Amino acid sequence: MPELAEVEVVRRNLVRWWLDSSATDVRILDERVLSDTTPSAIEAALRQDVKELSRRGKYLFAHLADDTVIVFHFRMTGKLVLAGVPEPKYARLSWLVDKSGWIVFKDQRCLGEVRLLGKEEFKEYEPLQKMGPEPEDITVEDLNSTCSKRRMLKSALLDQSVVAGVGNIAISELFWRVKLAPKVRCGELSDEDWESLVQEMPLYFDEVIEKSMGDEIFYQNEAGMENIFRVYGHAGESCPRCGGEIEKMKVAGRVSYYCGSCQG
DNA sequence: GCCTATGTTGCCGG
DNA sequence: TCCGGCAACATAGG
Ligand SMILES: [Zn+2]
Repeated sequence: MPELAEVEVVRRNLVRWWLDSSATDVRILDERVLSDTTPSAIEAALRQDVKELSRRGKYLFAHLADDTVIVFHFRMTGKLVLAGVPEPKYARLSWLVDKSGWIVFKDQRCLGEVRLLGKEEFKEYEPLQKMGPEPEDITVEDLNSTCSKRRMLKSALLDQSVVAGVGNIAISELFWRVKLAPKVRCGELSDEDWESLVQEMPLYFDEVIEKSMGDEIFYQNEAGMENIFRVYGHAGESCPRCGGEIEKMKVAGRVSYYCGSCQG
């Protein structure tokens, strides 16, 4: 569940479930999700009031009353959901907020992480220092200075120091919107391509956020979820723009979906 | 058993 | 040095 859009949806849900509140009960179910911290430190942190919930790229931050910060990263399968019980399937860490219910960090593959940072540590947190601009802030000039001509565009955009929050699904969807071939190199884009890319990135993420929010109160995104994407996961089907066949190909280590007729 | 998976990091060879 | 490819992490589902 973890690209910029999904993390932002979680953040907005947490504003409703958790902001200005604290945990009255904490269950640490699998210590492997804790990075550089201890169960007792996390429990003490969760029992404080949350003053702000922020996001940067694919990272989510809960800012606490004493200015320490809980950092969440969901990797491939992590997510935060609201549940009526503390131990639904794949639950690794759960805390009870009286006004909402159990907030549960679920993570099937257990690659995600929860970390605690002091005020100063947060300011110097290396992944934040290195992270590129958010899609809504990035400019063509930014990309021209960070993307070398020889590099494949997919590889550059997946690099979180170039732009924050882009993942493998967004790649297929953005390349389709801008009509770029999956293996295009940065030096092969026209000025118009770069302008279009910079324009489409925030539009794409806003659209996914909107579609993922719905008006459900609870964040449930499991089986039965329809495919909201235009080309990702649609191999063998028709391109919504030109009717050509959607194909897939491994690029930069991951599968890209694309229309063989109208891209590139 | 096979293959796949919305992420990241580190190693290898060109 | 930069780049692409790939294994690794850990786990389950098809
Ligand atoms: Zn097409």
